[in-house]
Amino acid sequence: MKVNKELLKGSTVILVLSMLDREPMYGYQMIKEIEKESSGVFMFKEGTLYPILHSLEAGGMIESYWWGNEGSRQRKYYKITEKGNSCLKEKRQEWETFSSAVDKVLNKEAFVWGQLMTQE
Amino acid sequence: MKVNKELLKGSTVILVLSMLDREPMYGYQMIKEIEKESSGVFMFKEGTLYPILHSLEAGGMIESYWWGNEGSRQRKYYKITEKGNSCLKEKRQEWETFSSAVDKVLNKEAFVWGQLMTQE
DNA sequence: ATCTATGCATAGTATAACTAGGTATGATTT
DNA sequence: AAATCATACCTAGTTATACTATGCATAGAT
Repeated sequence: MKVNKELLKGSTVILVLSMLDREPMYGYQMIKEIEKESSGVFMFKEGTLYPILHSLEAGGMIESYWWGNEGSRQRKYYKITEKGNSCLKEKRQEWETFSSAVDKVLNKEAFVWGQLMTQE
Repeated sequence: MKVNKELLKGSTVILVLSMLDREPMYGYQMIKEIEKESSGVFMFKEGTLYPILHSLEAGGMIESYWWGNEGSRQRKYYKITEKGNSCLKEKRQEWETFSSAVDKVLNKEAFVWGQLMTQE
């Protein structure tokens, strides 16, 4: 199932940082990985990911280096920095706050029902 | 705690529909209610909410009517329509899919640890 | 009488992901 | 060997959506 792409806004950075927190990866690899991990929910476009990687690097959140076996294709790997790691921690908390708040509003009706049933 | 406003993108409509699914409300009231319900996480600006209400009405998702005690202030109430209700159902499913996918990516590390510990 | 909170509305701005295009390499197919 | 396709990186311009800033009006409080 695809989701409204607008839902993705604001959550791409945390997803990128979270993946690089596990292991260094290169851009194209991240696109394929996150699609697989999310069962096709997240299908990052190159025009989305690469600019994000560049801006994260400019902000000191991640670092890049070219790497590849001799004679084979070189890929640009990114790894998370200390700064990126603490940013990730903040963003995890932020996501928790946000998603809980949405759930609270979406489920208020059910919650009220629960109260009514308890009172019976 | 405030969250990145960009996180909100794509989720405002579902929040609005969800509130109107409980009872008819007027714009200003919704702003105050959702701020209270979400413990200050969602602080809709009027410039955000009113255009959304207008567009939802234009799309047949909600209907409006002026109402107020005689001699007292008139307020523009909105109520959800059948069409709005089925749209809400879809969007609930979409939110579930999206937030689960984010959680899956964010918590993959912990999940892997669990696997490793089981293998020991 | 003035001030503040309430209440509706909209034009213009900022932000972030996408579209659409470009370049290049390695592997597979014909 | 040539053609094709998946891989791999990049960016300028577009689009969608929430926000800023502002205007107008009413009701209650000081």
